Amino acid sequence: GGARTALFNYLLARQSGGTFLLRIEDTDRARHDEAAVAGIIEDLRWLGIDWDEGVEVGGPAGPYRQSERLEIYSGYIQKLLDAGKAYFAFETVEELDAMRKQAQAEKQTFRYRRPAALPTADDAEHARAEGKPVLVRFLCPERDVRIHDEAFGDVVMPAAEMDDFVICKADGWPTYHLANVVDDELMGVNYVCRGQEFLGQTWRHVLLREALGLAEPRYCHLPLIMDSQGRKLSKREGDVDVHSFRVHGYLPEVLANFIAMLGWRPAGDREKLTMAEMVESFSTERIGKANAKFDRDKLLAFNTDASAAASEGHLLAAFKDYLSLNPGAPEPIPAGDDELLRRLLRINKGFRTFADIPAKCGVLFAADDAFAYDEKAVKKILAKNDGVGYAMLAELRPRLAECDWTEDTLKALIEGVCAEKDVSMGKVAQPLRVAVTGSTISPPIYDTLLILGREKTLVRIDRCLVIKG
RNA sequence: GGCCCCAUCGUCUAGUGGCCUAGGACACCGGGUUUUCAUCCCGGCAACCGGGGUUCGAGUCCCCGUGGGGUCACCA
Repeated sequence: GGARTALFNYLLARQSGGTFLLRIEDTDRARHDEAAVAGIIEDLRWLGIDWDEGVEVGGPAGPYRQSERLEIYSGYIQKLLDAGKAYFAFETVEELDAMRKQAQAEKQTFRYRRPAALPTADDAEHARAEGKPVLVRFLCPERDVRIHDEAFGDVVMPAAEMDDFVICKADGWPTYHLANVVDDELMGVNYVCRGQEFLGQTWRHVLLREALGLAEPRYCHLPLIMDSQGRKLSKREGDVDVHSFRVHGYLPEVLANFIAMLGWRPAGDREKLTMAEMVESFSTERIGKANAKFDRDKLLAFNTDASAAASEGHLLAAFKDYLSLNPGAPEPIPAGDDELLRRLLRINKGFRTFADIPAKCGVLFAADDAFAYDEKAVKKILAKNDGVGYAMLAELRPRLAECDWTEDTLKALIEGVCAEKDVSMGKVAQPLRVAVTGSTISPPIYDTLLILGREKTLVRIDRCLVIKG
């Protein structure tokens, strides 16, 4: 499942002293994308989720990739076949599609029609020889199935809605349902927590387990997360694109906290929680039933607050992760200079995501002759009123050229000019800001000058004065 | 369409029959602080989907309606 599902499973396991395991369900060999798996694993770790057992960490019930467990599944499928609880089928995808279309045209629910005489292993051989697809279907008992779900309560699936679903595909690989049930048994999974889209399909798992003589796990289905239009988030996962938030400069603990609030909440008004607090207060009883829309604005606000509250050391590590994922965009910030990065973090206090920092400060690291001057800023701050801003620059230029380059001396210089000319701070700082950054938006003026250094500051002022023509 | 599930401010939600003239957070609107932007502070707007029951009393329980979502794959 997605990140939120993983997180809830993690919280559940941690809080109950259980084992959290991560298994890769890659039985669809055609669609499988190994790179995507590596990405998911990395992003899960980034989110602060780790697992006791499973892929990469190993464990007693491995391997933990379903693609490495084919024989196991085949054994179970054979068991079902031998017991007369499953049978072969040979329809092609096209034939099945045609049957579905016809059912639809007749306004009937399509259910696979079980043949009066079930095909035998010999029939399967012949079909194979003729080049027909051979798959295995589960022989579905004709009765209602009751599922007890810890979030939704008791749900009954009427027998009339169920049919003989496929458990083994024509390529020999098991379907999700079969593999999932078998692995949960073999890996000791006794708690299944997943998205609500599976609730209406859980009858398959219940029946399959029963046919195989396996014990029932506890079930807990989660309300879905919808996008801002109210549609299910992303085609398959129905969950949050963790990587994209990471790349856009969000803090992992914030994302984890925020997605946990989608469908769950501790008692009372609290909604800002650390991972440890979530582990402590998590309970399936407080999982909601209504789908939730993903509100990016609120996430942003969470991130802003958390960034303001986080320690510099923590921010530094996260900022480096951000920079490593955004090399050179939009302007290259030297990622190796810890002192500089700390300074950027400090002077950008109040930033919403890390992306705000290069957006505001990137120009400081651009080439002196390449950054753009914002037309409106130049007009308003420099050219207006007979070029009073330009005049201020000309006034400042020689003084800056011989000023000591420290915050105190620069402050004294600029405040001195303010007093001398009897003007407000803005009348001095703004022209300077526009001259050296090209815009009215930058970090505080002294920090801007200090990071640039005297030489670059003067070069930029000169360039600005030249452009004026 | 059949089946399943759901329903409190625009959004995430608190609320488990009286503590609700419905609370918090985000967004929004207004004001303030700040040399710019952002941050920050103060204030405001704003909801129990509709209709029937049950009850002394319903946002809370039941039924119907309406609306939304999910699912009906050789995908997971």
